[in-house]
Amino acid sequence: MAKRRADGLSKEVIVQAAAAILDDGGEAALTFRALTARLSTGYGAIYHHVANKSDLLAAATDAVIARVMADAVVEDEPREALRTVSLGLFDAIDAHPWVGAQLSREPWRPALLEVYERIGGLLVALDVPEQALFDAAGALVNYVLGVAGQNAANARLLATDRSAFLGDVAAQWAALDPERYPFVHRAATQLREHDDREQFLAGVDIFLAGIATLH
Amino acid sequence: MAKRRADGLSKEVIVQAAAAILDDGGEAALTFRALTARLSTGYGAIYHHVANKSDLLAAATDAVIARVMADAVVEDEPREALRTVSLGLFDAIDAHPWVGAQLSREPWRPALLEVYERIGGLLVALDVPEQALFDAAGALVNYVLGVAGQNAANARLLATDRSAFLGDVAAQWAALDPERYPFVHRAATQLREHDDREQFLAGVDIFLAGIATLH
DNA sequence: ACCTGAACACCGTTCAAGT
DNA sequence: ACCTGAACACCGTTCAAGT
Repeated sequence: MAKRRADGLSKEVIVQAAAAILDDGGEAALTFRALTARLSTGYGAIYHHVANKSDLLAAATDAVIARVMADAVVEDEPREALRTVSLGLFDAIDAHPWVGAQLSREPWRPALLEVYERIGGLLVALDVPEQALFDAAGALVNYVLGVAGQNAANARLLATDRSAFLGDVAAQWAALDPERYPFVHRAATQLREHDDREQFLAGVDIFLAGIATLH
Repeated sequence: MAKRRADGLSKEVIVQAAAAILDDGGEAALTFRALTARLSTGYGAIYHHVANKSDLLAAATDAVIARVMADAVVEDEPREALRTVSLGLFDAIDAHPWVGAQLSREPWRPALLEVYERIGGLLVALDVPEQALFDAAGALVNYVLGVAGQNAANARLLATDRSAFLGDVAAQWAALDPERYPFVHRAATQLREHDDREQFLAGVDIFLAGIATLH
């Protein structure tokens, strides 16, 4: 009765539409009703290509990560390459916050294979000894995904007015009793000015410095 | 008509009941219907003490983190104390996986104040220089919460049969083309045997080693 | 094989009414 | 002030029926 799609549906078309909805309105906006409306189709058509909502989210996440890894330029210097790959993941998750949430829910996605391979290979190039290699790779990947996810959640929370929100938190921190909370009290100033991306990179550098001591 | 509670309700009672439901059945199990049943009350009674479901989850999370920090014994040696606090958080999030998910959704919780204060103070005791102090604290807290959250998601996924699942993933990894995926191919053996808790601690140690180079 | 859309079994949240 | 529970506006998912 209603206008029907001329072209056939495919999992890829559905996944791209889902990603667009997620980017526009966040996780809450992705409903099968919104998806059928956007694709001018019915529920069954979608379920014919996708097992369920969880499968859809997973596929959309894989697509984003796969693109990041494909786009990441290869550099010679392993330390610099590690920073570049890390930043690429950080920025992608910042741009698509739902990816961060999804990865912290389902950490064993095929897309992460590429991430492990790249980062592991670069650690090998850094001469990390065999017995520490897998711990180092696991820790670094976890750091990158964990911090990027946290940052993305943050960014979403602060989307409306970042500086006002951080200003509030900083004011609360500054108002704390300096006897009881000396560190947080001092940190209040830094909080207002700090750059998430720079702090992320600083963390990567600390990590790489720690890895360098493993020889 | 139905049996009514003899004692009055309070936010604390509600939060504890919510935590118990979350521990028993995971995030999907926490519904207002399950909560009213457990507390022998109505929806309005709960909404009288709690703003909404998000508020409830946040309060339950704060309660768990607050207890970890209260229980964590103070040690003299700062490096050892940092490991102890980190492990305490890791174990708590492992025991209450929903805490990890919640913290990655709302990272600015009051309970984290204690975490930052403790970890920041210990970094000061380690003579981390002023200008690197806040980056180091932020990175370490993020690492701990990020990895613990990932691990908890994992644990939930693997709840039914951990070794079978890891065995499957390891088999898939081992079956990969060693030319295309040399690192992951090699990592397959390690994956089957690795201990999440030990790998987490290894990451903390790498971090602390990196921080030691900041002098 | 692929698609449609009414229907089902859930949700969180509200609110008039009770004590 | 505190509590009750029917009702509302949503969900994801199913499935008989269509092409």
